[in-house]
Amino acid sequence: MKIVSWNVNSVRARINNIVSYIKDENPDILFLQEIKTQDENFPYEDFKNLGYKSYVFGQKSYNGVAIVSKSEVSNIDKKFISDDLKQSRIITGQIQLQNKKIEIINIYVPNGNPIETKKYDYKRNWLKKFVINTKKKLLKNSNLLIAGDFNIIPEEKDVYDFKRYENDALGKLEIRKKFRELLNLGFKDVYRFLNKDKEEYTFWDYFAGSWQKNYGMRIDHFLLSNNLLENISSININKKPRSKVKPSDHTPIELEIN
DNA sequence: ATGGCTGAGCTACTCAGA
Repeated sequence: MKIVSWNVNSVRARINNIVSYIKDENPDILFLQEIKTQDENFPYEDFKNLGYKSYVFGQKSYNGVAIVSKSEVSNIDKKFISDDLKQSRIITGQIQLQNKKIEIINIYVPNGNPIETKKYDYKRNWLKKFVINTKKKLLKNSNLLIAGDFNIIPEEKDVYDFKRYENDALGKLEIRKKFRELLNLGFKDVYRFLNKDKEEYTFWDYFAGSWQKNYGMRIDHFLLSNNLLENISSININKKPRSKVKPSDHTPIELEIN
């Protein structure tokens, strides 16, 4: 089973790229972030024509997440954490993998910049609630898959120039500690688990030729609970979509489990 | 290089992203 996470930076502006990606890569499940649309304007038909069902948690203009899947996803929930600002950033569900019932969690963590503002506090509180509720969920089901745009640079090697980000909401120690806290509940950062020293990125700014210079960062992640590690076949950051015309600034990360 | 793009909403210009 191939599961993909991709911050598409507007599902409607990106639909041609997404359709072309699906035809090339044939994923079973897509976790989309930053769909930037209300539910009623989501391009359900485009996905339906390719054989996918869409589970959408959108909002006007900003944020928004969706799970797009060939098979039915059960127990869809949009209230994994309470969000003070009512932003659409998390959608969860359940899938079956052989004899395991897996809780799947698609997240779009707040950016948090600039620091020392309400935006940063919002990110910190969001992550705090997320860690608490993930811990609770893990007690009920030891098969958890979390993927999405974490807006967290886990380690110094996960960005082209760490010095530029050590006082940024993506790289601050306090934020990286929340990621570490999450792992310590009993998860692996699958990309790093399988690639100890590799330096690949999932995001490159639109400006200043960041893509061409490979000035990027690894902020989109797959976390698997330790109980599911035996099911991993591979993980891959697919850079092709970032090189296309009218790309998202993020590129898909692809997990194969069986 | 604290943004020199890009998108949404809307039709002039802000807000947001990371």
